[in-house]
Amino acid sequence: MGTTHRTLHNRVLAVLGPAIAAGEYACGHTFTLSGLEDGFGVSRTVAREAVRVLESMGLVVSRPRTGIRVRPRRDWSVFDPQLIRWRLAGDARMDQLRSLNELRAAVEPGAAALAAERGPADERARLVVLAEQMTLTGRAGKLDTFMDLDVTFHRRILELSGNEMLAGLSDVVTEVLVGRTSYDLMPHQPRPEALRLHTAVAQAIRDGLPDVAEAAMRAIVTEVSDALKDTRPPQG
Amino acid sequence: MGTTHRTLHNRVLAVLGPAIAAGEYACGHTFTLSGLEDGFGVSRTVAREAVRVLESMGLVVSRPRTGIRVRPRRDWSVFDPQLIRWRLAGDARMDQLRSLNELRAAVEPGAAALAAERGPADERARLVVLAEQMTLTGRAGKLDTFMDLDVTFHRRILELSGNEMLAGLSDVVTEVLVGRTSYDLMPHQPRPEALRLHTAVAQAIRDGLPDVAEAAMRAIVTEVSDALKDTRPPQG
DNA sequence: CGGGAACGATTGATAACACTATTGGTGGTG
DNA sequence: CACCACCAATAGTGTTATCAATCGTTCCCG
Repeated sequence: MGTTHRTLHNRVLAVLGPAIAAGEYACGHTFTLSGLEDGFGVSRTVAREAVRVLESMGLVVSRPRTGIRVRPRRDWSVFDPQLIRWRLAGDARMDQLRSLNELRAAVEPGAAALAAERGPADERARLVVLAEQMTLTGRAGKLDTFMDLDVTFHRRILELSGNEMLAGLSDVVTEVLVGRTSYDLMPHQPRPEALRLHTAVAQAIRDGLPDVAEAAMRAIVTEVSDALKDTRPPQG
Repeated sequence: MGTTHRTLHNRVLAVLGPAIAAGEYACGHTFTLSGLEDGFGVSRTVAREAVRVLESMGLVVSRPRTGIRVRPRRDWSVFDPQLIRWRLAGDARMDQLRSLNELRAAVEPGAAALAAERGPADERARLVVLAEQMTLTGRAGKLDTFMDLDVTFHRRILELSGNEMLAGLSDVVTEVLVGRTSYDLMPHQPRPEALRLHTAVAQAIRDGLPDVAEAAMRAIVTEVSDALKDTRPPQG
């Protein structure tokens, strides 16, 4: 658990947040502060602080006389890291992973292009080294170290993009890659084609070729999407 | 102002948030609750609720004996809508707009592909109508209605992608398009090439051609990036 | 039957206080 | 002189009590 349960209101959030995120309380359901006080055995102040956080995430809205009302999903701040964690922890884990993976697939080609355009030269060169290490550990079938390398590879590209928002997605990508491995959605040995493509991306970025980097990265993410599609239930 | 200043802690946030977001308080700067109480003339409870929200956005961390410390920018939840609004309202407006535009450029081609794959047929068809209207109003030089149409066009594609996270970016796209127009970064008459490309995207999505839609959308966003690049100061 | 005034439930805000974690100093000791 | 244990000051954390503001509901009057 990365989340610090140091404070009481965080412990309330750790229960209430996942419950709402999982849809246990339908849109429109209302809580009352006194209900939360009694339910969690905390004081009004603590209950309110928890509500304030939920409110800032767009999960609920608090109004006098009405109470604390669960908002429709489309109003949620789906990029909030805490909300993402809550959903990854719940039953909707696979759905959240698929959403994140699609987002990642959409974003990474563009990020690779930007990295090739404006990343610092030395950092760009180090990507090639990383890709080589990936090839070695991949061929050796060391899946756990391979995953670590894979994570840093993709993280670093997002960071090299020089765009704070793309860089802000690096946790998302990490979550997807780790989740994918821990759910056995990875082949026991990375496909040679995938290894080759990672090297191609790294070299294109190093050589400052945005279009090539973008195309190669797109090849990577579409391959992954196809792999995930197989695990998808027939009726989505 | 969209933000409801209905509550007192929101009014505190409306001052404190933008100030921190603008970098007026460097990373590492610490506040104290009593300082906030005095500075804003509010009770401790209100100050604490404001801090809780800032904390959930990753802007600050609150610890006993240390106070409320401003965190480094890389820890901020840069996708938080409130934070985005604060930065758009401040001096860094142009930087934020550029970040958002790059994000948008990275995301929209992929979103267009997904929309072509799985959007409902009737909705997909309506995109073509929208594109036609854009062409008409664009040629007529009605810039304000054109912007509205442009906004709904791009919003709807993100929503048609069937991915909640991509759909969650529609406000971002709106912000970018509106900001672009209000800052006179648009030509007085939309370029014919841009109009043609919008129609191409719409038709490809309607016809269920992901790759074509993606390529056409990529052409749109790169054109915009080039246009913005010209307005960029020489030394970034 | 419609509009508006009164009611009451519920959040919003303040104050005062006890508790606790953290830190930094201080003094003793090897 | 360096290091460790202890202590005290400091700020956040949590509780309780009380009043104010808000707003959906209800009920009465025209």
